[in-house]
Parts: sequence; structure tokens; C-alpha cells
Amino acid sequence: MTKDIKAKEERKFDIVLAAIRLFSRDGFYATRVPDIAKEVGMSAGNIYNYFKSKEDLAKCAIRYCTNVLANKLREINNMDITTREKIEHFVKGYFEVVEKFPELTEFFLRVYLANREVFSKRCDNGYECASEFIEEVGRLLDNGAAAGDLQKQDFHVAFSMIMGPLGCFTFLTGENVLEKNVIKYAPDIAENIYLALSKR
Amino acid sequence: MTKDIKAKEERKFDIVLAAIRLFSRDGFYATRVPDIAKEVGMSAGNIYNYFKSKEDLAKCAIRYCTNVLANKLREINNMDITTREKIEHFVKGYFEVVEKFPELTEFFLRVYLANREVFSKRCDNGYECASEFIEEVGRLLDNGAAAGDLQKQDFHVAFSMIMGPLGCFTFLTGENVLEKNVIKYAPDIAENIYLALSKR
Amino acid sequence: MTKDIKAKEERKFDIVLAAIRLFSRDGFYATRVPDIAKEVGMSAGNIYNYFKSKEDLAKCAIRYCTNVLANKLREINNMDITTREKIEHFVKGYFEVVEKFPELTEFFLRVYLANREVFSKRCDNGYECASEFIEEVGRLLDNGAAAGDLQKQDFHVAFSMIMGPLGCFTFLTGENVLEKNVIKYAPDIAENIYLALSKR
Amino acid sequence: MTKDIKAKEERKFDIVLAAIRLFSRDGFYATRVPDIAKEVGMSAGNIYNYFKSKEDLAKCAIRYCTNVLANKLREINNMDITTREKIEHFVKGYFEVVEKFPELTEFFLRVYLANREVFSKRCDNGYECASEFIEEVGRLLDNGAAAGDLQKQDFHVAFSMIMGPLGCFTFLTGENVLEKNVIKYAPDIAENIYLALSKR
DNA sequence: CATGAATGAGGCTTCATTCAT
DNA sequence: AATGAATGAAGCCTCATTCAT
Repeated sequence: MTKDIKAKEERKFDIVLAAIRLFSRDGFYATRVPDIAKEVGMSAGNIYNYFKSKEDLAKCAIRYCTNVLANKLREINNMDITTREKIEHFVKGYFEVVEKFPELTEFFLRVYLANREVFSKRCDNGYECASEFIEEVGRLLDNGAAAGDLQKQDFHVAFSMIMGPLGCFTFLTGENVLEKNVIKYAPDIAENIYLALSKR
Repeated sequence: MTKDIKAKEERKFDIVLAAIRLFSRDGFYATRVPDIAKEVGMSAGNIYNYFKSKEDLAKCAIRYCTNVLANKLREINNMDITTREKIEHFVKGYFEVVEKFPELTEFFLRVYLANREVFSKRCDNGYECASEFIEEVGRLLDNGAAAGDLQKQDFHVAFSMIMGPLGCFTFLTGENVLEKNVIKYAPDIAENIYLALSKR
Repeated sequence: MTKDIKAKEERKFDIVLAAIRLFSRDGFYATRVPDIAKEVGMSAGNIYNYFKSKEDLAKCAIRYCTNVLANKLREINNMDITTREKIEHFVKGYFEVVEKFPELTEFFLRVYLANREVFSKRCDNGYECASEFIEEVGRLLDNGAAAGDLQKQDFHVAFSMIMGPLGCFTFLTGENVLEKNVIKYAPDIAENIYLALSKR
Repeated sequence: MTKDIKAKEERKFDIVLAAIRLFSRDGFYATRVPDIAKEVGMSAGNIYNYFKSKEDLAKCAIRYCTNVLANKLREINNMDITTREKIEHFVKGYFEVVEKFPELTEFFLRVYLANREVFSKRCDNGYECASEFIEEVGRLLDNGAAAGDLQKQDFHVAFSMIMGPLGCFTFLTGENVLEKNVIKYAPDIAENIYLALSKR
């Protein structure tokens, strides 16, 4: 019983991973349900025993990606280190995901940012889908300001200074135009972000 | 004769504008050719007298968007002002586009950045499609460094510090989560960018 | 222009007729849209330029069938003859339809009576879909009673004595169990109905 | 052993009843096998331990419904009462079924009469599936004629005068358009039928 | 006998694109 | 250049049925 339920959850997770892989490579629309099924090694029809629709699957995938990043950032937020170190850790951590599991961030960029029509029905706006992660960014900034490390700024302004460059690097990695491994860029990016946000 | 050709070019432009409008709102795939036709006030079939395919139309649209931004930045680059002022002008100019012609930047974000499969066939990578604009960003950075205003940095690192936040704000505007008019954020964003990139 | 619209209406009518043909023979579900398309000589996709869905097509077909019968009965109601003659005319007229256009009545029996789930969404109940026809039956009975020819009776009771036997013969014709041509049964059926309903 | 077989038969009967319930409500095609399984409280797969196919199940259901009505009519035929009383009893008995077990007659009307394609494969024509019942109607008419109560008539004509109105009322009940309880209509219907068929 | 995950065939529908007018 | 009916290729999804457990 319990074992079967566990097996079912695992199978569901397999599908999500496969979907992320293909969605990030080919986009939401160009990825066909049978493609995903093949990637997991099951029949297309069976996908529908796990997810209500292709859209539903994409939403689950987004939620998973958001969680991974949110958890990563939450851990860092809970560490007892300086704000500057937190930013360094986060940029490095994010880039590690970009390197080791590029589909995750690519998927985020390609499917979430770009196919709003897919998500806007469930989430009031796509933004909310990622709320967990966004809140964590908020904590990073608030704590930094409280500690006197960061300049007090409008949230969206500060948010864009962190996530903008990271998103940009996700894109550049996907375009294959970087000369070095992404991770190599982490220290410089972190420093730039810190310079932009730190108390002047 | 010449007049007819001119008329044809104008009609073509009308279609491009309509396409940008709809693509940016609904995405590339969810926008149907008949929708675009209706928006311009012509029949679906007639679109094909102007563009080889829906993809072709999207590429023309991207080229147009890239040009608008590239021209804007080129003008600024040619002005005889400090690097800091150039960044301020550029951020403000970009945000003006976001406000007055939000479809343009939205289209860029949603269709170009995210639907690689649509563009990668013509451009070797989608990145090159925007090369004209990217080169201009390069000039901004190089001149700034030559003038001793900016720290010498890896191009992609610096690029991401400029275009990342701007892209992020394009997204936030589209999501309707900003409390103030976009333009109001320009000075702060410009300052942050300058702090990140300036000589230390 | 006008001609095109007319042509389009005619084409639409062709599709309705083909649909009635196939629906009556194979039932609503067993008839596939491509089958109908083939019967009219067009592609399956093109059907959707005329009807929103297979269901929509079935509803149009039902409306057409109802109208044919309602018109027939209305004409008879307007004639200056005895109630008995009206019933004779109606039974004969109905059986002529059963003979010459068996699909029409069969379709009515098979699709309308049996596939309520298809129609109940648009019509509050399937009954209302045929209201025009039912009203005409009401007029036949009311006028007959007013003329002193028919016994005053509950509408549904009288209605069932007319349409019940006719529906039953529609079914028997479809089952191919009648020894004689349907029309031959008309006088006897008409007499039976008259005996059941006439003033005692 | 015997007990198990009995249990199995009972389980089979449960399934038939559930099927009649759902088929009559939603039609043959719109009812899914898992729906039936859920209604009985078993798994979809298990249905196939009792019936070869969905079609097979529908045929069993029809046979059951036919038997119920045939038995009822046979009993009445065997009673020592006048033909008129027999007709009264039958109409009343039929309407009692319509009231107490509406699914049975509804199922008959919706699935059997209208989904010929489902039954015609096993029975030469769907008509024969109900032969037991139909024969009993024949006995009612023959005995009535032999007793000098009914006019000698073509079987199908007389049959349609009985079963037509009853079928019609089954439909009207299903459509929820009757003001009174069905049973209340029995005497009038019976009288009408008798007037139509009795010796003149 | 019972389960329910899995299959696979096939249906409805959409849509870019073509083409006769 | 303009129309819009027509095509045909796919895609999503459903569901009866099977089968390993």
C-alpha cells in the first residue's frame, strides 16, 4: 500500500524531471506529450493517470523548480555569515544549478517567463507561482539591510539587480556563448551585485 | 510604382506591429495567423503575400525590435556625455519604450528569449539575431572603460549587469506587480548599475 | 457576395444532410467526423469552418428535422378539413417521411431520444429542442377538441397516443421487420389514433 | 463452491444493476467502464472477470430488463380477467416500473432502441433481443381477439398502439415534464389503448 | 477474485498554409 | 493585392481492455 503510493509518487517525479528536460530544451509547445512519455519510458496515455493535462504537468514542474531554488536560498539565509557571503553563496549556488541541472533554470526562463498564457490561469499572475522563492529573496535583502550591510531600496529594484544578471546568465549559458564554465563567473557577478546593493 | 512599393512596405510594417502586439500578449504559439490578420484588418491568406511563414514574420519582428533598441543606444553612445550619464539615458530610454511600447520589450522577452526553437534555424544562435544591439552595448562598456569610468570586466558579466535588471523590469511590468510607473524606477536602477560597473 | 453567402449556406446544409444520414445509420458516437466529411466530399478540418463541434452539428441537424415535421403538421393544421382527416393526413405525411427520408425520423429517434447528454446542455431539456413541433401537435388536439371532434384530454396523454405509435413505427421500419411498405399501415394507424382520441 | 457461484452471480447482478443505472442516465457511450466499477464499488479491471466486454454487459442488462417486463406481462396474461382489465393491469404495471425502477425502462428506451449498432451484432436485429417480451404482447392481443374483445388487426399496428404510448411516457418521465406522478396517467392511457384496439 | 497501472488505438479539434477566384 | 474556403498534418486526450501482482 504505502509502498505503492511511494512508487506512484516516484513515477510522478520521473515524469516531472523528463518534462523539465524536454520543455527546457524545446519549449512548452514544441514538446509533445508522447515525447515526454518516451523519455520516461511509458505510453502517452499513461501520463494522464498522473497529470490532468500537459499544462498541469508544466505547472507541477514549475513548482518543483521554484522549490529547489527557494530551498537553496533559504538554507543560505539561515546561515550565520555576512550578507556579502550570502550573496556569494547564492550566486555560486545558482550557477551550480545552471551547470549541473541546466534544464531547471532554462525551464524556468523559457517556460515560465515566456509562456505566461499557460500559467496565468492557475496563478493569478505568473509571478505568484514563484512566490516562495521571491519571499526568500526578500528575506535576503531585508536581513542585509537590517544588518546595515545593504542600502535600503525598493524591493523590485533590488530584486532585479540580483535575479536579472542571474537570469541573463541562464540565457547566455543556453545560447552557448560563454567562453568559460558558468561557475567561473560567479565571484565577479557576486561582487558586482554586492557593489550595486551595498550601503554607500 | 514606387508608390506601390512604399504602400506595400507600410502594409508590411502594419503586420509586424500587429504581430508584436499579439505575440507579446499571447506568446508565439498561442497567437494564430488569423488573429494577426484580423488585428491588421486583412485576411489570413494575405499575410502570406508579405511573409513566407509565421516564423518569418516573427523574425522580422525581432529584427525590428532589436533595431529600435540598437538605434536608441547608438544615439546615446554618440553623445558627448559622461559614461554615467549614458547609462542614465539608456535606462531611462529603455524604460520609456517599456512604458510607451510595452509590446516591443515584452515581445523581446517572451518570444525571442524564450522560443529559441523558432529563431535558431535562421540565426546560428538566437543571440546573433540581436547582434547589432549587443555590439552597441559593447561600445558603451568599452568607451566607458577607455574613459576610465568603468572597471574593465568580462563582457558578459558587464552585459548581464545592464540587461539583466532591464529585462527583469520588463517582466515585472508585464506581470503588473509594480506599484509605480516603470519610468520612476529608472534613476535607481541606473545608479545601481553604475555602482556595479564603475571603477573602484 | 450574396452568392457566396448562399453557397456557404448550401454547403452547410449539405453537411447537415450527410450528418443526418450517418447519425441515423450509425448513431451519434459511432459516426466519426471524418466519415461525415467524406460523405460530403470535404476534409474533416473544413467541417469546423461550418460548425463549432460535432455536437453543434448534431444540434443543427435536430433543429432541421424538427422543422420539417413541424412545417408538415402546420400546413395540415391550416387546412380546412375535419379533425379525422387531419390525423389521416398527418399519419400519412409522417410515414411518407419515414419512407422517403427515413434518416430524418430515424435520426430523431436514435440521436435525439437516446443521446440526451448531447442535447441537454443547450436545451434546458431535450424536450424543448422540439418545442415548435410539439406546439403544433397541441394545436391539432386543441382545434379538434374545440371542433367537438376530440375528447378533451390531458395533453401528454393525447400526445403519446399520436407520437407513440408513429415513433414505434419509425423504430420498426429501422429494424426491417415490417412485411409491407410503411405507408400501407397509415390508414389503420390513423383510425386507431382517432378511435382513441375521438369524443365518446 | 455452490455458495461461491451464488456469490458470483449476485456480484454479476450488482454490476448489471449499476450498469442499467448509469447507462440509462448517461447513455451507453458516455458511461465509462470505470464509472460502472465505481458504482458497484470495485475496480474497473474486475468488471472483466464477470463480463467479456462493455457491450456484453449492455446485452446482459437488456436481457434482464426484457425479462422483468416479459414476466410481468406473462403473469397478467395468465390471469382470468377480461382483456380490458389485462390492458389496465399492464399499463399500470408498466408505469409502476417507470416509477419505482425508472432506470429500467429508460435504459430500454435510450440504450436498446437507440444504439442499434451495439446490439445488432449478437441479435440478428435488435428486435429479437426482446422477443420474449414481444411474444407476450402477441399473446395479449391474440387472446383478446379470440375472446372477441379486440378487433383483429395487423400485429405491428396493434403493438405500436400499446408500446408506443408507453414508450412515449417513459421518455416524458425522463424529461421531467409531467405534472403528475406517472401512475396517475395509467387509467387514461389504458382506456385510450382499449378504445383504439377494441372491437368496433 | 481483486487491483490499478499501463497500453494503444483512435477520436476530436486546431491551425499554418495553399489556391482558386 | 485580397479573400476565405479548403486541406492535411498533427496534437491532446480518452477509454476499453489487459496484465502483473
